[in-house]
Order: sequence, then C-alpha cells, then structure tokens
Amino acid sequence: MPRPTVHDVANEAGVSLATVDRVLNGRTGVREKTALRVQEAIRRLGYVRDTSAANLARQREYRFAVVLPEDSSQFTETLKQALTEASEAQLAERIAVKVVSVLPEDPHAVARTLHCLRASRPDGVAIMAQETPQVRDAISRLKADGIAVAALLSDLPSSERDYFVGVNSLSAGRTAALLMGRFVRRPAGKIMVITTSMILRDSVDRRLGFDSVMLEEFPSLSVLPSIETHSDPDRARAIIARVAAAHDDLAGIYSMGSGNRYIIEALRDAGRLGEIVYIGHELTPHTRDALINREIDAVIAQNVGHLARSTLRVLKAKCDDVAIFEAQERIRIDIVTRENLP
Amino acid sequence: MPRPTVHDVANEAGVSLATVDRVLNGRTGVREKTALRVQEAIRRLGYVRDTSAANLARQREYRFAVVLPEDSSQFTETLKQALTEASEAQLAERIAVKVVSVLPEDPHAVARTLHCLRASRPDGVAIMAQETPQVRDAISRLKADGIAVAALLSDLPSSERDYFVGVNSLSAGRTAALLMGRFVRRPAGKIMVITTSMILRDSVDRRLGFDSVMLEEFPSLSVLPSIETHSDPDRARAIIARVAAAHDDLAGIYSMGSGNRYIIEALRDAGRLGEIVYIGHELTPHTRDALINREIDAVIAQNVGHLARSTLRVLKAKCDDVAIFEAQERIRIDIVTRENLP
DNA sequence: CTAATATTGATGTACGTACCTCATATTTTC
DNA sequence: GAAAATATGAGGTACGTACATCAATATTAG
Repeated sequence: MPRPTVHDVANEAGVSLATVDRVLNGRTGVREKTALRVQEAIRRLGYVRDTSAANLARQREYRFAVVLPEDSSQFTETLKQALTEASEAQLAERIAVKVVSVLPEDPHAVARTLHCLRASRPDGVAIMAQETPQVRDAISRLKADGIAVAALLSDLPSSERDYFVGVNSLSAGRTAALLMGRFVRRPAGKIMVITTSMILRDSVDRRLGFDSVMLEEFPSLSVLPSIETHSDPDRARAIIARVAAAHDDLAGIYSMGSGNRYIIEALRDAGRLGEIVYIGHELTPHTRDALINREIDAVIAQNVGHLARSTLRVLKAKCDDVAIFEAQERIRIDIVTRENLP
Repeated sequence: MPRPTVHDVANEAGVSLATVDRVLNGRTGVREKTALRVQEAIRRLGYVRDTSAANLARQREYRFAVVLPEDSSQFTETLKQALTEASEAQLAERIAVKVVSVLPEDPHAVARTLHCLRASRPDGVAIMAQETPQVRDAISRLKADGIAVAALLSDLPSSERDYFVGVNSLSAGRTAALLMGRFVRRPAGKIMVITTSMILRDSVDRRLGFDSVMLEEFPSLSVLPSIETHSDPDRARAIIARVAAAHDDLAGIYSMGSGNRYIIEALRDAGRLGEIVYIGHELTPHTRDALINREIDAVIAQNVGHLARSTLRVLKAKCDDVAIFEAQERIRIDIVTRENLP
C-alpha cells in the first residue's frame, strides 16, 4: 500500500499518463468528461502529488517577497532576521525571500511598493501593513496575477489575502489585561496605556480587548486614555513624566507598541520604576533585558521564528495549492516572564 | 549560482561521479587521499545533498517508534493524537510512526519494550520514560545498532540519546512559582503542592524550581510538603480534603502532575474552589475546561503539536545526519490562561 | 461523408540522487 | 616485473513528476 502515483491514477481512470498530466497541471485539450474521470480516480485512490518529486522535475524556485514597515524598531529587525534564517536554513529548499521595507505612514507608498513587486512576478507576497483602500486594491491586483498573498501580523480582513499569519489582537489585549489585573497588588489605581499610534488597527484592538477585561474583571483599576508616542522618544519621555506626576496612584503601565526602552527610561526618571506593574508587547533584545532586570513584568509576544517559518510555509502551500496544516500555523499568544524566557 | 550537485563536486575534485557517490554514501573502495579530495571539494562548493531527491531515489521510508507511558492520562492521549496527526499530515512524507505503550512504573518493562523494538529495526525511537540503569542500557544498544534516539518530555541526560525534545522542568516550576506568587492576593498563606509521584524526576525538578522562586521572591507564602496521588482519585480526594481542612489560610495550589479533574472536584467539595489560586500543568480537554470555568488560573504547558512535529523532525535529521534547526525545535514553556487559550 | 479540429496516447528527456555492473587504471605483493 | 588486489571511471536504470513532441484517434462542422 505505497502511495499511489500518476501511473496508478492513469490505470484507474483508464486513460494515458499524458492525459492525467494534462488534468493535474491544468493544461488544455482534455474533454470535460475525461477530466472528471481522472479526478474521480484521484479521489478514489487518494492520490496526492509528491511535491518534492514535482519540484525536482520542475526545477521550481519559490520567490517570495515580504513587505515590512521601515520603522527601525527592534521587532521588525528581529523578524527580518528570522525570515532570513528560516529561508536559509531547513526550509531553504528552493525558497528565495526578498525583504522589502516601506514607510508605514503612507498607504500610497505601500501600494506603490506592491505594484513594483508585481512587476518582478514573485510567487508569493507577505504584507505587514495597515489596511487601506490603496493596499486592498494592490492586493487585488496581486491576486489577479495569481500571486499568493499573506497578511503578516496585522490582518487585512476585507482584502483578498489568502491567509493571515499572526494573532488576534483583541485576545492579546485581553491577555495583557488579565495579567495586569492579577499582577497589580494595590486595591485600586490607574493604568497608563502607551502606544506608538492609535491609527494602527492592532493598537485599537489591543486596547479594546484590554479595556473589556479590565472593566469586567478589575473594576477597581481605571484605565487612562491612550498615550501616543508617534515613535518620538522625547515626546514619549515628556508625556510619561507628566502623567506619572499627575497620578500618584499609578498601578500599572500597558505598553502596546514599541519603544519600550524610552518608556522605561522615562519611568526611571520619574522614580516610578519597579513600583508599578509593566506589561509590554513583543520580545526583543530590549524587552528581554528589561524582563531580566525586572523592569518589565511580562511581555505578550509572538514567536518571530514561528511567524517567519509559518509565513514561508503558508505561501508555499498556497503556491502548490495544497491544504494548510492549520495546527502548525496557528501562532500562539506567548506570555513571557523572567522565568520562561526562550 | 544554483545549488551545486554531485556533478559539480566530481568536477571540482577531479574525480568521477561514481567516486563522489562512494564517498558520500560511505561505500568502500576509495583511497583515503581521494576521499579527502572529494570532501575538500564538497566543503569548497558548500555542497549539501538534496534530501528530497535522495529520498526519491532511495525510496526511503523513515520508520519511527515512540514509547509512551500507559497511564491513560489525557495528556498522553493528546500527545498520541498529535503524533498521528503530524505523521499523517504535512510532514507525512515517508514517515511511519508506531506508538508503543508501556507500564511506566516498571523500568524492566521499558527496557524490554525497547529490546523488542530493536528487533523491528526502526530508524529512530523517541522515549518518554524515567531514566534507570535498564533504560540507559537499552538505549546504548539501540545506538549501537545505529538507531536514532530522542528523549521525549523527560530528559535522559546520562544516556546516549541524541536529543531531548521537551522543556526544562526546573524553569517550568520556576514559572509556576512566579505566577503563583503574583496571582495570590492575600498577604500570607500556604501553598499546597500535588503531584502524581515524587519518584518522577520531572516532579522533583518542578518542585525544586517552584520552591527556589517561592523562597526568594515570595517568602510570605509557605509551601507545604508535596502530596502524592499515585494516580488514585480517591486517595487524592481524601488527602486534599484533609489538607484543606487543616489550613484555612490556603492561598494556592500547585498541581504538578495529572488528574486535575479529581483535584478540582476535591477542592470544590471542600468549598475552597475559586478562593485559592490554582496553577496546573499541561493543556488537556480537562484543564482547558477548567480554565474557561475559572477553576484553574493558569496552566504551564508545552504545545503537544510542536512536541510531536519536533520529535519527528529531530529523528529524521539524525537519520539523515543533517544539522538540527535548533530555533525551530526549542519547545517553549507556555503560560496558558483563559484569555490566550490556543 | 470528408475535412478540419479537438482529444488522446505513446514515448522521450529531464531534475538530483542512489545503486548497480563492468571495464580500465593504478597500486601492491611476491 | 608479472600477477593479484585495489581503486577509479564510464555508463546505465530507477524514483515520481513535469513537459515536450508527434502520431493516432475521436469529434464536430460543413
């Protein structure tokens, strides 16, 4: 009972190898009736194409592009590195990955980049960007060209993307709130929320999730309005100093975006570090150090290695028109503390 | 700059294809000097064997066996299922997995099973068992036969196993303690620790890690001696009732083993459920339900899907004598709460 | 019914590797 | 220095699939 081959399918369907090949590879010149016979035989035998043999014969090279924001945050850098590593190592088998950076603020820039990318005719594209009409259109065009498209980290739900690689931001925010509520010891107090920008859909969702759990479960803690740093360290420091001074009952800080280094500095300057519970997002060299130094209490993270490998596998599966192994591609919401640092 | 092939190696080394083949596959009849020339050429070109092509040609079938304890715990069942799924799905490419159950109490039974297994000449074996001299010897014999061996979940450090798939139990215990200490609200109290048996190395390590963090960081909480259930629900219920009655300042319970269902029942009977912090291990249908019902506050888990896939990949890599992609195989200590349930 | 056209079959080569056989070249042994 | 032993080369077939070509049918149009 070895795996059935194309020969077996040909026999079973009572046609020649060439015809099976035509059906399998969508070539022209097969009567509908015959094609159905072949497909029926495939179903009966449970035939699945041997992808490695196929790739060997076809000398296939998967060419993928990954569009990342040019925000010079450590997280993006880490992700870029993980992608390179994943494509070099193991999975490397015939996968070439090109990482493209775009200015994230400008939706037109993203669309333009996708347009340029389309010209190079890649097999698949993964996009980490905010959803805008421009981006949606650009994705439509990619799909029209038969290019596999994955949304990375931030979903593009109303676009034609094939798959979303990342976690649910609402749940991530809820998880942060659960930890915040349980870690805070004082009976009541304020929670400061900081993010890069509330224009980002993920920030909004995280905040929504965070608020709903805080409200339901920890009503004695009140959550302050979101502070936006706009990636400006000085601005961050100034606002944090102000807010810290205004609330001596500050119990926790939930940092939804990047730039944790500056936030920690500002808190230290305000003399409030260590006293309040700090929950952040994403594991980077900075947040890792801060966890060890007890400046951050917990980090809600996504495993970048997993993200990278998953992205490549998903794009590959879409190219091969093969089912995705969902269990393997489900990205988990990691809770990282000082003690379970990977 | 496509990947170099055996032909390129032959050219580079100035020998014939046949000679390269002899060197690559360890056949006899090559002078040492020539073999060195070939290896040098391989190094220079950075040649790596195309495993899929090789497997295609060789019609290779990887035959793996996984030895699991016959404890009928939900965790073992879940793991078994994950293994089946992993070998069927995706990775399935030419991997046949046989799961073997053994009575875990008897070291001779494990050794005997491994001995029988050896007769069927598998390509690799993964073992979840306690380390005993008998098991060590059995592993030696497997290795002597050229069989790849992986320790699963519980390491066998002084055996000749090729790899350990699982997490560090000490860190897992430390993580549990961190959560316990931070989740408990009352200023002082007792922590109950329950396990299946303290004969198990992992239980000892978890306890060690748990104690060290509790002592260093949360001295106001005192940890009670470990309770052993020996997988006996009635015994568990009885002891828990007794301990619960004896300590009205019970602040938390750390369940290191399986049988959480009975422990929860006993606590409910004692009227202490919900009042105390419950930290358990491993995500199973039971613990999952208990998380949702707020009976358990957090679970320290290992992703069984990851464990299963990792086991197969590691064994395969050892068979092919290929480097292991460490980043991918590192199992994480998952902290699972109601909000980040996978 | 014939010609034009659409389907189908038969066959070959290729991908990168494994493994086999047989011939030839080189080294070793006495 | 010849015979024996060993090392190496040359060439083939196979794995399962892709893709091409050309001949042989079957179908449809007129």
